[in-house]
This record gives sequence, C-alpha cells and structure tokens, in this order.
Amino acid sequence: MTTARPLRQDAARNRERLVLAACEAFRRKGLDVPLEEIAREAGVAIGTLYNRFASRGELVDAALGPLAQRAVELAERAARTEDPWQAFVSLAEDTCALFADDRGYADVYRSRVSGTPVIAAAQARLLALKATIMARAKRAGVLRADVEPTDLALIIWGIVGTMDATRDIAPDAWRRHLSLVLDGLRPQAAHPLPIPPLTASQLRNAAPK
Amino acid sequence: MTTARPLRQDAARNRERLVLAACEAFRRKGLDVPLEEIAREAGVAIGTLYNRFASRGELVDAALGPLAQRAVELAERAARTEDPWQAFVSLAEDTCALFADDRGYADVYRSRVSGTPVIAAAQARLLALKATIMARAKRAGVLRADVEPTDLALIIWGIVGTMDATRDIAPDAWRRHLSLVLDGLRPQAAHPLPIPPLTASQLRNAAPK
DNA sequence: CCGTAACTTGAGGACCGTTTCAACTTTCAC
DNA sequence: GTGAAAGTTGAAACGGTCCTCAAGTTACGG
Repeated sequence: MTTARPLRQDAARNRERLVLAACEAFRRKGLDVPLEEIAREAGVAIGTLYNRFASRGELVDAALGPLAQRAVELAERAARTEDPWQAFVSLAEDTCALFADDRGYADVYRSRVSGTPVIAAAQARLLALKATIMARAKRAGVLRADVEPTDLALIIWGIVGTMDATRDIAPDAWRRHLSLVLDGLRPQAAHPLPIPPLTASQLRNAAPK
Repeated sequence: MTTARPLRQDAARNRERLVLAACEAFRRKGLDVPLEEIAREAGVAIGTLYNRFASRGELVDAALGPLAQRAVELAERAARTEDPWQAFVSLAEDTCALFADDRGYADVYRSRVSGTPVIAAAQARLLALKATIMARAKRAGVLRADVEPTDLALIIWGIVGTMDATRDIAPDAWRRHLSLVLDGLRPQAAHPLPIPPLTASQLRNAAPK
C-alpha cells in the first residue's frame, strides 16, 4: 500500500466535484452514462476526469463505494435482528431498496465492473452476512432448507432486472414482487426443486448480457 | 392491406438468407447484434438488408415472428391442460424455455421493439391466454387469489433477466429459479402483499433500462 | 435478345463515446 | 517572487454502428 502524495488543492476540489457528479449521474442513469457528461456536470474537462480516474471502474468505486458500505451496514443490522425470518426479509428488502434508489448500484450488482476494490470488498462482506443470516433462518425452520445463498442472489438479480422496467412507472413495484418471491422461500411453500443450486463459483462467473 | 407484388427471384432468396441469418444472430447474441454482421452472415451487402427491411424492427418481426407463434401454440396447449396448476406451470415454463433458448426473443419480451406487427399480435394473444389460465387456476384454488397477470409478467421479466447472467454458465438455472418463485404463488404460501398489483396499462408502459 | 425496372453494392457521411496528448495554466515550496 | 512540478484543457484520432445513395448489376417480360 503506497502512501499517495496528497493532491494539489485544485485537483482535490476537482476530484470531489467529479465524484459528486458521478454519484448523481450513475444514480439516475446507470453505469453506462457517458463520462463526458459526468465531466461536464462537474464543470471540468474530460481530460481532467481521465487524469484522476484511469478507468470507469475507478470512478465507480469512488462514487459508489460509500453506498456499498451502507449496504454492508444495513446487512449487519439485519443480522442483529432477533427474529430470523425478519432478519432475512430485512436483508433482502434493504438491499433491494438501495438498488431501487440507485440505478448505478443496481448495475454494479450485475455487471461486475473491474477495478473496484472497495466495492468488491463490500460485496464479499455482504456475501458472508447473507450466508450467516440464511443459515440462521434455516436452523430456525423459517426458511426452506433447500435454498442456498446463490438462490437468493439469483432472485435478487431478477428483481433488480424488473426495477429497470418499473422504476419510472411504479417505483415500488419491486416490493410486491419481492414479497411474492419471498413467500416461495418459506418452508410451508416448499416443493421439490428440479435441479441443484448454482455453486458459488458458477455465480461468481455469472456475467450479464 | 396492400398486396405486395412478388419479389424478384434473387431478391426473395436474399431476403430468405437475411431472415435466416437474423434468426441465428438474434438467438445467439440478442437483438442488439449489429445489422452489418447479419448481412455479412447472409452473404449480402448491408445495403441489401436495408432495402428489404426498413428498420431493425421489421427484421426482428420477420425473424422472430415464428417463434412468437410457437409461444402462442404452447400457451394454447397449456390452456388445454386439465390440471389447472399444471396448466399454469406449463405456461410459465414453456415461455421461459423459449426465452432461455433465444436471447433475441428474450430481448423482445423486454424491449418492445417497434415495428413488429406479427410479434405484437402474438403477445396480445399470449396476454389473453395468460389471463384465462390464471383465472382458472385461481377458481380451482391452486393459485393464490391475490396475484394478477401483471405479477406473472414481472416474475418472468425477472427470470429472463437472470437468464442473461446464467445462460453461458448454467443454462438450466432458470428452472430452479422459476420453481422457487412458483412456490410463492401457491395459496399455502400466501402472505399479505404490501402494495397492489401493477395495472395492465402500467405494465404496457414499462420500459427497460 | 433487348430494354427497363428491380435489385445489389459498398464506400462514405453522420453520430457517439472513448482515450490521448501537446500546449497551456496553476499551485506551492523555497 | 519564481521556477519546476502538478494539473487542466479540448481538439483530434479512433473505433463502432447506423443509414444513404449513386453507380453498377441482374432478372424477366415482351
């Protein structure tokens, strides 16, 4: 870990502006937003953006890292919830709520942008929390025994997909969708599943599009 | 309905080749595949493609129309299934299987390409069949009473989204996902839903991205 | 076999987003 | 202050896809 020399005052200010603009742009338009637009919004030339952030990924990391942190905090809070089912539901709901709020963060969840160390770290932590919470719920008999964390990943992936479609029209539609789907994860609902769950490594290699 | 004069022999042959190439390309790479690539694959210049198909939509309609027809047939067969729950499950499974097979058709389901009369007609028919099948299942008490066709649309939308991620890695993953989700639609699983269903018109206006 | 209408061709213009870089400007340590 | 290092700038090169159109080719009725 090399200690980076501090940025010059004006450069630091520009960096700050860029991150802010990126935050806003990613949130509203997703990760595909043109970098030129972010630079313009930040009141800075495109070259400056490239000066500070070598790749889109670095900018994403800087802009959305805090949100990923927030996701971890929420998951930790969920893990502390007494009722195991409620803990599980909170995990899913809180995560989805963040995705619903921020198109960029939703894209991160799916697209695996490269060059995002802080986000990657947060994702890893989330994975662990998810496993813990699901294990507890299963042990308590409130979550069907045959679902794995990878199943939840797929389910949330799917719900995030519907958000893209409904965000402008019915921003809360995902809540109904999620409730419906969660009902399928209760033990009373359980019917045999046709195939085994995705392995963690399969999920890791899952790529969109 | 103007009776189009028949194409010249060579033109008809080229058209055929284009449709075939488009079928293949859409299936494998989705609707965003460059038209140039389709033309190349068809052994024809790009200008010829534009000669025959004024827009991407027209080509999509020609290439994927038959698949949409097939979807309707499958849905009609599902509607004829005696067991109301099985009918419902077949509807969902058969539809999803088509999407899993054909990235392009999956894209059609989400993106509402314009200029696709035959596909649009098929979709309308599918909508009606879905309503019928779901109504029957509800009447039989095998489908929870508080789900609407728009809910199924959202659910399938979501599953189609996960297909994009898993197609190359675990082409059947959607079967497990769907089973899980369908379990949430059974009456035994029902817990109160937080918000009302999407209206049909809301769904119609739903746009991706 | 011919003439014409139908068709094909592919280079090129338009647009868009990315990325680079040489010339210019600003900061800051001394 | 001053000069070197740090930073900014935006035009331009680039790669990709869309779409057009003038020139050339082909089919087919007579």
